[in-house]
Amino acid sequence: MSDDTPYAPSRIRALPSWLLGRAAARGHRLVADALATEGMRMMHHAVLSAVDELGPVSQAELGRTVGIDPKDMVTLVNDLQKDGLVTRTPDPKDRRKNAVEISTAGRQRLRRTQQLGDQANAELTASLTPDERAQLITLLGKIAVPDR
Amino acid sequence: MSDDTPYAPSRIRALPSWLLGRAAARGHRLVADALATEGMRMMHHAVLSAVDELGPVSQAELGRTVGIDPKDMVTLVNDLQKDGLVTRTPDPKDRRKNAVEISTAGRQRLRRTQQLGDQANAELTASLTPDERAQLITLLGKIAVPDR
DNA sequence: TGGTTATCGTTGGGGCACCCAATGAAACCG
DNA sequence: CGGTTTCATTGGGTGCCCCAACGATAACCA
Repeated sequence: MSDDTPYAPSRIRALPSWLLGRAAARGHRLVADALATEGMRMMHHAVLSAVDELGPVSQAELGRTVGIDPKDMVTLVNDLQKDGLVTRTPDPKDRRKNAVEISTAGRQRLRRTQQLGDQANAELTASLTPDERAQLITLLGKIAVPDR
Repeated sequence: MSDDTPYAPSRIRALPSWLLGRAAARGHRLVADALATEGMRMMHHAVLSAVDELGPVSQAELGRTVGIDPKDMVTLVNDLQKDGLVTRTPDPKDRRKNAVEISTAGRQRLRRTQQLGDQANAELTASLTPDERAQLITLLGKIAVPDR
């Protein structure tokens, strides 16, 4: 069911960059569709998850950790705050910063979105054995790091 | 070298979908920058390469093969035609179709962009052994095929 | 044969991830 | 203290991906 396709008369398809783009697009589609049932997008979930793990944290640090532009972080936190999933309070220690913290509702939402994300990723890697999945994660980890 | 990084206190980073997005973004950046020196983008190169391999071909079939929306294909072929890299002639057999064919200039351009693409992919996978690179390509091939 | 159905190129519109520059306020540091 | 840096925010921009519609043409089929 996977080897009879008139697949591709194209040199392009052997390039990691091309395959990565395709695989990423499919992964994004799966995860986005899953998270949409909770009214969230990938970035929302990523930020919410980071806030949960980091505790009260500034937007700038969030951006650095998750790899999101400060500009987009503003919008993201706005959305999360509007839905009551995180709180944004001025940091008394440093009045430039916002202390972003997850709320109870945020924790509940996070539990569901994590499950949805895991399911979507399971579907994404459904054609892989557990070993292969682990290999893929390791390999991707090596090339995904732009560094800094 | 991989376990001391203040890496990420984030569950997200272990998800294939997230890693794929990150790796794809880096790959896209590398390839796009390389192709930009020839005034082309990834899609241009992909289409040009497909035209070269498929011979005279309709835009619809090109779109199906490379996985590009017909709408975007119009723009892409417009660009390539404007630069004299492909010819677009009405198909006498089927007057709905355009027969897209690569030109001599297109072949020359393609040779350069292929080299640039290969270099960028080499840089992308620089931290991988040849074996690992082959593994990655195999694994990606398994999950990249979404649908059609 | 004639009517329906499907395909092709094209136009129009939209969403999302990613990225850069600039600004005022505040903190840091020598 | 004065210069530099950081922070949140605003503004703008690009590239890839997807959907809907339409006139022209071809294929299908009853």
